[in-house]
Amino acid sequence: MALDRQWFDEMEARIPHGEVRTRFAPSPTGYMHVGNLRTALYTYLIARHAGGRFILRIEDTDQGRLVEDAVDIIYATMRRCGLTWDEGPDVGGPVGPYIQTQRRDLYGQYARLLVERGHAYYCFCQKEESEEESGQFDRQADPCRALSPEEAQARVDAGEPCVIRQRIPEGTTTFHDAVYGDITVDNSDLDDQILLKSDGLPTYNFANVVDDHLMGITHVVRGAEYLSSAPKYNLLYQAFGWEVPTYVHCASVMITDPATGAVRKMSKRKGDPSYEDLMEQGYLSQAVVNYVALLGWAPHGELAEREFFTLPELVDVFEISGISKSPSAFDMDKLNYFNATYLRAMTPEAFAAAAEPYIRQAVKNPAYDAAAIAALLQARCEKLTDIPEKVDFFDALPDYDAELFTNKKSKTNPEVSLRMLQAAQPVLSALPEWTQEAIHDALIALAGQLEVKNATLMWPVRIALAGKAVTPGGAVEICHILGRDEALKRIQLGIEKLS
RNA sequence: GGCCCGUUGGUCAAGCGGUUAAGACACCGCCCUUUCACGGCGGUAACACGGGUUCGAGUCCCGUACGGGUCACCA
Repeated sequence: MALDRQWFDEMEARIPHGEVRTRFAPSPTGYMHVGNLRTALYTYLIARHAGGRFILRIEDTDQGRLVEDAVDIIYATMRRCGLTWDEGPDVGGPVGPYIQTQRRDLYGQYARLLVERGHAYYCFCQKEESEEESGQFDRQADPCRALSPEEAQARVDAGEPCVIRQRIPEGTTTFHDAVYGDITVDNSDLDDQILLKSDGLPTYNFANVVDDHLMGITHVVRGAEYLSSAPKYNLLYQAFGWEVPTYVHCASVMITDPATGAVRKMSKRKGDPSYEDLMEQGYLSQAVVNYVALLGWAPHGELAEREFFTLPELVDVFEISGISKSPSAFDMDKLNYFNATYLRAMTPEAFAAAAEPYIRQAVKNPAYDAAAIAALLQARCEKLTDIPEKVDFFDALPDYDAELFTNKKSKTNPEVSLRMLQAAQPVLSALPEWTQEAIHDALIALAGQLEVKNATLMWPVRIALAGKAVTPGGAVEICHILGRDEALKRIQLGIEKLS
C-alpha cells in the first residue's frame, strides 16, 4: 500500500505557526501527582507568559493501564487550579483529535514513512526471555534490521505480527535543553526503540514526537525522567526533517519518607499525597499551586525574595531560566505555612463561609454562632480540617481534670481558681448586656478589684468554660459565644469540681 | 553495571569571578498577650571533597564521593 503524499501535506498544512504552543499530555492512569501538577503548571505558565496557547492532550496508548474516570479527574484538577486549556479533547481545536487512540491510523502512516526512508524497520522478533535477561538489545544482531524492504513487506503482507523499530544511525547525537543545556550521547548507547507496537498503537516515544509536531508544539515540557530518551526523539525529528522543539525538562519532586527519613521520588503507592489528597486534607487549591510553583522554580532579581503569587502574577513573572536542575523535596511544613497564609488573607466573611462546614462537624448546637467561632479560628488553623477538634468543647464540656486549673504563668492553682470562679459568677450573672465588650470590661475590672493579674482570673474562667488547656479564643470570647446561661452553668460546674 | 543529570543551612532557595553568602519554612529565644495562635524583634545553621585556571572562585575546568534518572510492545 503506497503512502499518500497529499495526506501528509494536508497534515502539515494544519500546523499552526508563529505562536508559542505548549501541551500537557497526561496518560489517564489515575489521580494527579504533585509532580504532574507542577509540570502542568509550568507548561501552562510558559504558554500564557508568552501569550501563546496551552493544549491538553490525552495519551492513552497503553490500553492495559487505563483507569476509569482518570480523564475526568485530570479535567477537574486542572480547572480547580485555574489551568485552563485552549485546545483539548473537550473543547476541540485546529489540530485534533486530542486523544491519541483517536489518532491511531495516523501514527501508522508516519511510521511507514520512516520505514520507507530507511529510518525505521519492521521487526518480527518475538520478545524472548534470553534477550530480557541479557538486558541488552543488540540491534546489530537483530536479523530483522538487515531484512530487505521487499522481504519485510512480504512478511507484513502475509499478516505476520510485527513492530516497527527506529533505526538508530552511527555517530553521536546532541540535543539542547532549555534547563540543562547541551547534552551529547553516543548513539551506540541508544536502542532501536519500538515506534509502533504490534497492536498498531504507537509507543509514547513515537506518538509524542508525531503529535508534538503535528500540533505545532514549540516547547516540550516534561519530567526529567525523559531526559535519557531525548536523543532518540531528536533523531526522530531529524529523520522526519522536522524542526526540533525547545525541550524543557523539569527535575523530579522528591519527598522525605516520614518513616525512614530517606529522600525519594514522590509516589502514590508509598502513600504520598496527590493533589486530590491535599484537597481532602483541607488545603486550598491556590495555596497548593503557589507552593508547587516554587518547588523547583524561583524568580530572578528582586522578585527572588517574594513567595506569594496569584496565578496571573505567576504568568507575568514566570521564566524558564528560573527552573532548577536539581530535584526538590516537597515539604509539608512549608505547604502548611502557605495554606495558613492564604487562610489568613481571606476576608473574615469568606473565611467564615469556608470554615462553617468544618465548624458544624463539631458544633451542632445552632445557638452557637459559627461566624463568631470562625473569627477565633482564622489565625489559628493551617488548614480547614484542623477545625473540628479545636471547637468540640462548645457542644460538650469535656470531663476535664481539676489539675487544668493550675497554671504557673497565670499564677493559678485549685484554691485560687475556686476563688476566681466564685468572684466571676455573680459579676457575669449581673451583667446588663451579654456582649463581648461588656464581659471583657467586667472581668478586667474584677481582676483589678481582686488585685490579681488578668490572667489569674481569665485562666480559671476559660478552663471552666472549655475544659481544655488550649482553646481558640480566650475566656471572654468563649463566654460570649456560649451565652449567659451555659457560661454560668459551666462556671458553677467548675466551682463544684474545685469545692 | 553502562549512559545521562545533579550537589549552597534540616527543607525550599537567591547568587551567574570580587557579597559581612539574600530571603522563606522549620527550630530556639524575647516582646505582645485572657490559654494557644497571630503579629513584631533577634538567634542557631550552608557553598560535598580534592586538584587546577585566575590577582581573586559558591560561581569556570578536571577528578572523587554522594544523590537522582534511565536502560519495556509503560508513559
